[in-house]
Amino acid sequence: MPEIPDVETYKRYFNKTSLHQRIRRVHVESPSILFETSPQGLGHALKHKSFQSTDSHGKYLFAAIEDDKWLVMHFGMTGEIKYFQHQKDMPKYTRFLITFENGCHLAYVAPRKLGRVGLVDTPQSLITGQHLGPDALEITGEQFHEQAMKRRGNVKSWLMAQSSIAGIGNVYSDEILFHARIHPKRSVSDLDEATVQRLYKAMQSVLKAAIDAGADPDEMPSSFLLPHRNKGAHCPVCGTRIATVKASGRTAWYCPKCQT
DNA sequence: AGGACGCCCTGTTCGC
DNA sequence: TGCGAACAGGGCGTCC
Repeated sequence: MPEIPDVETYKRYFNKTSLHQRIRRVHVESPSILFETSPQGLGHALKHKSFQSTDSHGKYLFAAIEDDKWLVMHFGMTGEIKYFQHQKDMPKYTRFLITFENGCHLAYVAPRKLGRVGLVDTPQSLITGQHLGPDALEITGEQFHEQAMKRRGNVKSWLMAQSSIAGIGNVYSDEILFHARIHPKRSVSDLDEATVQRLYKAMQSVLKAAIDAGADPDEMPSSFLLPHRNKGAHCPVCGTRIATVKASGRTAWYCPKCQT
């Protein structure tokens, strides 16, 4: 689901398709997805402007509107963006549509309407307002260790807590814990320094590899757990049947032999 | 503080 | 085979 690797991939896609083009029209198909703005507000902010640059923090993607605020997009669990030319190629479940002067369109697509689109003064104002922790790719080893010292509860919940570390969700927390060989329900306070260090390194390498793969599970290294997150699958390392356990109301997939 | 739970959403999968 | 229940999970609010 849209976590850091997906958002990074969307950012690159946005940069490739949608920067420095004048916006002709804005259409909000589903106003319920709007965050602190209205269809009129969004239209007013975007019409006849262009996007200058992009930024991201955790699961949020930002696009700078020339001489103005930032468009912010969050993708919930099923959101994506799609650039297309012909009306017939408009994706199903398009909730928000930008039409550029060149006749091409950028669609914000969200089948389950769990994502949000809005306007913010700066990325930082959103980060502050939503109480987001440091981005998982920017958090330093020191910050990571400091959090581990203070944090109570299980390790998977920690990795997924956006106020602690921004950008990791259910899928990649499983992947990171798999590579670090840590059981998802292990208590954070139970991890020694070397294990915290291993977890930090696994977080960085997993996220980077996933970004290199364009967040496409089919393109990821064969050592990844991601393609095996289903019933009856086996561990890509030792062949043991993959197990599940609930953590923070989400299903964690893990290898009962590799992860302790 | 953190976890369990319900809710929002809707397409897909599961189980009887 | 068919239908409703359960599930998928990001984030939020509530309760404990």
